[in-house]
Amino acid sequence: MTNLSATKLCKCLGDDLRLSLVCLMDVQREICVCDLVDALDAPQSTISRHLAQLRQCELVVARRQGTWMHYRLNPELPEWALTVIETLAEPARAQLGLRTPAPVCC
Amino acid sequence: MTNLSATKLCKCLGDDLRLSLVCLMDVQREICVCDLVDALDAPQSTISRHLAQLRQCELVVARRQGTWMHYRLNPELPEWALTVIETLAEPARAQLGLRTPAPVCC
DNA sequence: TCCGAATATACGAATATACGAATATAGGCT
DNA sequence: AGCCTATATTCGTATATTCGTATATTCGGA
Repeated sequence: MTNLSATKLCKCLGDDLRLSLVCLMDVQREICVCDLVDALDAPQSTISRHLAQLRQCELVVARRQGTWMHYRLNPELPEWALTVIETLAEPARAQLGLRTPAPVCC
Repeated sequence: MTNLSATKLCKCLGDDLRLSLVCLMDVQREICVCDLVDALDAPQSTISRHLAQLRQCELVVARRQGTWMHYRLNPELPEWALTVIETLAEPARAQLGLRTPAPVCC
């Protein structure tokens, strides 16, 4: 059970890059940072910074496998949060022009 | 049909005061500014500024009745936006301690 | 233990956002 | 016209957010 609030969730999703990250995690169960960097083209440090923010809000969790980090939505997300994410995913993908990436690495 | 994007919606809802405003409009069909000022206790100028922002994003629409302004959710909101708002409304009300106000004025 | 690859963090600058106080506008009434 | 009430906007300031660059960390393999 996370202590995520509605406002915090929205703040997290209220940024193109973070919303993209969450959308990509919504499709694939797990995705590693290099694939995220590859899919959205933004510098690695920017991606990493936003991932840290999502982690801190407990929206996502990370699993280390060797040098790689695999991210996925926090499985303990309250139901309303999941509903919001799933509702936003489709329009967001269209609006942000997200291609579902074939996992390149890992 | 609005040109609201997923990111913009979240940015609007990613603030305690704006989320409160939207929640109050979700319960009551229409609500006037003085009741909003009364319900959330924030200065009138702050409320008004946030309402302007919600209007500009086309999340809400206003109807003037004499000196009063009545606000309500934009009836042309895309379905996904409505779903998000309705999903958030319950947890947000609890988290933000929103009392459903008996309409005082009007 | 040293190196390279993957990822994270620190730092400073630019920009955005939020707020309170004061002022402006708009409508109803006399 | 003049005044009152409801709401909106402006302005200055404080704070938060974002970004790029540079550097640090962490792990696996030679």
